[in-house]
Amino acid sequence: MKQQTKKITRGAQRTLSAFSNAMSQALTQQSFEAVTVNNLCQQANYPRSTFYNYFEDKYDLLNYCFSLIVAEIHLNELAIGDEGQILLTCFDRLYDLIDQHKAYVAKVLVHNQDGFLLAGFTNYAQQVGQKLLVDKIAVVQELPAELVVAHCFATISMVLNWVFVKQNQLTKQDARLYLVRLYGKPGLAETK
Amino acid sequence: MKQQTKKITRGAQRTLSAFSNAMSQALTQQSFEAVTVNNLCQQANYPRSTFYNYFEDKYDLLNYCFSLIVAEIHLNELAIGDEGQILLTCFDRLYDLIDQHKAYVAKVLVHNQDGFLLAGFTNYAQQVGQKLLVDKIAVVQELPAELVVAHCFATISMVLNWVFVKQNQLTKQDARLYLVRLYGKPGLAETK
DNA sequence: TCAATTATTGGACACTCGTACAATTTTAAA
DNA sequence: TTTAAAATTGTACGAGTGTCCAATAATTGA
Repeated sequence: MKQQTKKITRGAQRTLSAFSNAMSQALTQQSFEAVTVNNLCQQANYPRSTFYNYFEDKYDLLNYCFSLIVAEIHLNELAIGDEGQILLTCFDRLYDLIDQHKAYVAKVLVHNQDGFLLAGFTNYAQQVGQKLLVDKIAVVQELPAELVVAHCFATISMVLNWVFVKQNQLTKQDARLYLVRLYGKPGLAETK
Repeated sequence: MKQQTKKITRGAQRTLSAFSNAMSQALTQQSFEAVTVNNLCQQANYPRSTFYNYFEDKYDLLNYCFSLIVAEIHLNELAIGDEGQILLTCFDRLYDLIDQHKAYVAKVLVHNQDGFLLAGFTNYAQQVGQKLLVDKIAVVQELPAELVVAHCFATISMVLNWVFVKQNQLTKQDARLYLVRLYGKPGLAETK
């Protein structure tokens, strides 16, 4: 997004929403790769100039979309805690979020099976998590907090990918079990 | 690569090498994003048509470059073993490989700091590893082998990123220690 | 309210992309 | 060596990209 600094007027908000909706809609009909800026402008009913007024390119818009979604899971309200708590809490919230929008996600995955979108999304979530958690997290072993958070999100991403993209039928309980086993730290209990 | 099936004649080999060299060279001068097919053709002294004869696009060429590099570490010669052995062996080989080409890597990283290249590379390595290891790996806990291998490579990638991209000064021994701690499985010894 | 500042829009530009196809060169077989 | 088949190359095309700038519209403060 080009205008982090400026205040967002009502008109600007309308424009941002129009484009993010256009992207969301476009992704149910074609792969992200196939989406063009022209597409989005047509869908959103704004000229190209306006698009480039707000966004660098379609990746930038995608990131904005991600930010809207990530905002929904309130990572900033995470309690201070140890690795395990944070791992499981983040996982739960992301899992529930995707699960809630199951129908939409299914439509998107028809044209986007390669995991690029989920990778991008969890990468975004990781960056947000990074900032919020690095100072909070209580690391069990002597490791840089940054590395631990990154690994935490990578592992979550892996399990979410296994469940939602590769579509292995798993209950949430089982998914959690996989997560904890993969993560492997002996200190973490395997049940809630 | 478009011509997996056909035999590679000497002429074709010359062309492939010319383009992969062109890519390698281009990456020391600009970001991958900035590299254009025209660039590569100019550098390699071949017409665009020839480029598209051999490759889908620049990503395809990049993958070919990766395949050349990955071939150097002989993943296919990996002994059958448990998770820990495979984790450490793969890590060692990738670490050594990058370390050997330290000077080149440094040049590339000047214009490619975002980790995209390393991510792509380890992703490629993972895919190769996936195929070779899924049937070999002895999984400690009840988890799909596919998931374990993916997690294994993701963790390796994370530490390599920490050392080589984020440029934290670490001895190989320490890097290995980080790897094992991150990976966290209690069964793995922390020393060689 | 009206002017001044700021934002949005339309159009043009130079560029890249990937494809298609005909002309040419290379390769391999007879 | 000659010829038929296959691969390579030149050229042109439609479509997309991102930038720039001037004209137009919208906000805001005086």
